[in-house]
Amino acid sequence: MAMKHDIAQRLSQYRSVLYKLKALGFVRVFSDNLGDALEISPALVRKDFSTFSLTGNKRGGYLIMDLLDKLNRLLGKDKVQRIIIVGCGKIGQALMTYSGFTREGLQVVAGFDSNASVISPQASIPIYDVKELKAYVKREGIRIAIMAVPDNAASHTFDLLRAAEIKGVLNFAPVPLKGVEGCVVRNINIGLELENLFYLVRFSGKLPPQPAGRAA
Amino acid sequence: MAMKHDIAQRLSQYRSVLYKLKALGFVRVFSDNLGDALEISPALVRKDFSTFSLTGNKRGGYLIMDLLDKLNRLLGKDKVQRIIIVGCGKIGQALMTYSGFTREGLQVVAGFDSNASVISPQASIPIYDVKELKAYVKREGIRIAIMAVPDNAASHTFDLLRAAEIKGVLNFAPVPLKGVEGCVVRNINIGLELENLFYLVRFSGKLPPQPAGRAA
DNA sequence: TAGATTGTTAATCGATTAACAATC
DNA sequence: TAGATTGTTAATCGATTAACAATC
Repeated sequence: MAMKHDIAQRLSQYRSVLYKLKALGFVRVFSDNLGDALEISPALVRKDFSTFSLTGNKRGGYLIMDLLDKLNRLLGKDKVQRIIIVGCGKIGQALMTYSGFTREGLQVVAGFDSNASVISPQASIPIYDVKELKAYVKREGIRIAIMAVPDNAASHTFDLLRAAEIKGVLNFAPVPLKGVEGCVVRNINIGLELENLFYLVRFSGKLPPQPAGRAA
Repeated sequence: MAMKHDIAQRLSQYRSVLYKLKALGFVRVFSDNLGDALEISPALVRKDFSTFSLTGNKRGGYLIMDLLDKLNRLLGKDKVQRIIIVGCGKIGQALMTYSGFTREGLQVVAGFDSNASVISPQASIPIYDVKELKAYVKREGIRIAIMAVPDNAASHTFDLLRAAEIKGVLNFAPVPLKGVEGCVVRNINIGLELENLFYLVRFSGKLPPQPAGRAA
């Protein structure tokens, strides 16, 4: 059920750290360094690498360039990764111009909305009527979409995305969607994250799950 | 290291589902129902509840109202939870008016920025100069902040937040921050989530960690 | 060579689940 | 009562780590 959730995440993190090291002029890196950077054990770094056949030298650690080449291939970073944004309200529009994307080889190629007043097919990142979603996705071979629609539109919009045969959805609507056969979903629930933060802060370290009854 | 990450998340999810059931007129709920809703086993539901002394009836399941009362208390939902947003660019401003918050009892009480052109202390949600951050936080007793600053400002801004004795940070900057003693951090890295999605889609189900060498 | 680091195996740890006695 | 569901214990499972032989 958990779906090897975490190792893929770590691959991206390795990649990100390796680019920083490379920019600093480093050539080699040791599992200890990467462990420190990601706050995991060096053994796990080596295990991950070994899982994906990323090999090093028994004495000289790993070659940064070599790791990056292989990680990029593994993560599909040899091509630009195109995404669309469905729902172009404030959050959707903010994401359209999010600077973090280009640097990562991600490109927002179009937006979709049902509200006529935000549609603008001539913009540098065009925004189309959501009616055109399916045709566009098929024509352009889009696989991944960000969903940034309000609450009450979430489930309907998700149906549209599935009808368009989108393969993965990053969902910002505050309604968790369940993945289905053929379509992976990642839910980003900001409210829930904040709640969690309040919880962690309140009990940081101490006594949350009262070990056992006594003392109301 | 993992910090009971997940159980707190689940408490919020239970809460959210329970409200929906209540709205539908339900009075009781069984661990089976909640397991289905969160896609976890009923045994885990019961375990979670038992961990927090949320009790049910051997035959009649759990009383929704009773669970909600206790969860709300546990999650600090008996008061409004105030947050500030540091960095009022597009993402920051989009979050300021995010509708998901009010419904969750979360209130954005102020924004902070260093860019004079966005400062507006008279707005309904005032935006102040970041210089006033520390005094404001102390005066108002703010504990949680959302950080939505660009990449290159992230680490400096985090220092400011720590100096202001903020206890928890939800970080949207594409630079993962490490939590420190006295300040919990949750990183939301949108680029990384997308990368992960591309990865999952490419290998959905099949062959990612080539089980063992052979067949290049 | 002596020293350091990988790659891998076996041990550990924690979270999840199965199972079932208690009981409504 | 017979049936259903909780609360909890013991078993399972998977992920992480410790440890170390191989070797550069």
